Amino acid sequence: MSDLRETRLDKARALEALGHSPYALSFAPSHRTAQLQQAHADLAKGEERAEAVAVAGRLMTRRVMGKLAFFTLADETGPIQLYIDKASLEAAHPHNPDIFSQITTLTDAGDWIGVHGTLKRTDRGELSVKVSDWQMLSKSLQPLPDKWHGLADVEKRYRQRYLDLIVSPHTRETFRRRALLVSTMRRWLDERDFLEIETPVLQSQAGGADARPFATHHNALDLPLTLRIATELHLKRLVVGGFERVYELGRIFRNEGISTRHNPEFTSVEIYQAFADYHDMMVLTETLIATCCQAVCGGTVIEYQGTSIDLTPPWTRATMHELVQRATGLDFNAFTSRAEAAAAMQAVDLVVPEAADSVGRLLVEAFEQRVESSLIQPTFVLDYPVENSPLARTHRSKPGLVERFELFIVGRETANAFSELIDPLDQRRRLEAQQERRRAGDPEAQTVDEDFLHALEVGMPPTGGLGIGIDRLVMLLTDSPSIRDVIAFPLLRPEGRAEVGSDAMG
RNA sequence: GGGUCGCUAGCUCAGCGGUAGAGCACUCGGCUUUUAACCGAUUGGUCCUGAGUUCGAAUCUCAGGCGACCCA
Repeated sequence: MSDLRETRLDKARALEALGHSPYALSFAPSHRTAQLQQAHADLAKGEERAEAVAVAGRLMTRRVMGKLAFFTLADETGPIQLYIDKASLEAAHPHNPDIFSQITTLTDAGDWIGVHGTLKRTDRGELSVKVSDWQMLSKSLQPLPDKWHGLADVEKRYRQRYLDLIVSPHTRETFRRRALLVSTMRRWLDERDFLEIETPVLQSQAGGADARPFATHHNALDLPLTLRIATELHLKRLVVGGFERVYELGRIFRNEGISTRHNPEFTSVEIYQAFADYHDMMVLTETLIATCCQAVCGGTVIEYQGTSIDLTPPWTRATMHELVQRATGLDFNAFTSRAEAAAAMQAVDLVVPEAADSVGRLLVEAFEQRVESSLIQPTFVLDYPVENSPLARTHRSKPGLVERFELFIVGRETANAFSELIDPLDQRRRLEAQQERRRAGDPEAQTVDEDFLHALEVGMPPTGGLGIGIDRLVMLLTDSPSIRDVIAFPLLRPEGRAEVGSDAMG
């Protein structure tokens, strides 16, 4: 039984009885509140200004004292106070002597209302709209969260994001910054002749990354399909088709665990530039991210969870071998067998997983265990083992490695790029090796995409490719500790409630 | 997958084996310069769910649900 809701419904009915719908069709504001605050900053305390204005927004607080009331009305740009004086409101409505008690008793915090009035700065210095008329725009039937604790329940903040947005300016700011980052990135790419082309989300063969896909089904074709785990293989087909600079900024789906850094659906941008290599992509990466940071944060030195991060280019470049050697003393170039590498790792207390079946995979293990989390300032980690990078070109001078970098910031992988593998025969061998691992039981190993290989045989120019995790970048630029803070509606388990599913139906 | 913590009124929380509590919100009364308005009165509960221990469970135990954080 919800008394609060019933009380508010009674007020909605009372409005209807007075001939006013609790759900208006429209309203025409003359200003946004921030405009008024700015335009009348010069109005002195206690002064009035006879300019007629109309504002609309959500009622946030109400303070009624006898024959005078102060409400706070907030629109998207911020709050403004309403000054509601019984005598002058009644004077404006000679045929409705109840208008003051109507506005004070039929409204609640949370209602959307529109008001007409003039401007007044109160004796206490608060710019206010002195109300001459009001209209209910939308009656709220549910109470707002606690007016000064806000939404402390983290779960509710994610499940009912609309409440979080109403009461948390910081949350609103996070999503504004996210939108600004994305639009800045698109503009930057568009200005440099990169073409955004949408590639399929539904695919019969998910490829382009080591990840498990979501499975779905197309009824009319009776066709099993998966959601994409990357945009890579289709964007490369577009490069084969002659688009020399392409990108796609969009949603990726990976059927994996949930953590403060992982959401099953997330946003990436993949960028491909013909005739470029991974060195070019490093410059592109640091320039692009620094540009976005400047736009979103107003500078390239920012604070993340109490640590100063300097995103001013150029950023540190170091090979994975160098970094691992610096952190562990182990020179992986010197190892000639897995057994030798494994023994050396155990000697310095590194874990040696069964699945890491080569010197290269052990190198990556050592990197993840001892280096990754220490890369706080932006760092390009270069030259990965060929086994882990089936779509990257073999290194021009270092056997067993590929021309690949990953970008780490605050210990998190934030971007990944290659000199792309364009040799169709080498690509076939690499994908077949992946397929072999898959048969051996690795569910994340890639498959052989024959049409992609055919496209490479038609001929792909030398190309640099780059992927950036947008969510992690937004986390960085909004000082957010969890990916859920930067995704408006993160995936959560459905809330437990009375089952009305197939069981109950028998 | 493992560990730790949490779940009590609409919101924020206290209570930790002996009658279910506070502040705010809501309702009513008062109040023409408030902005966490104030003063007074009232109302409001599946203490996450289930089982167990006990004379007695919000409290202890076990299982489950949901979440947060840490680890893999």
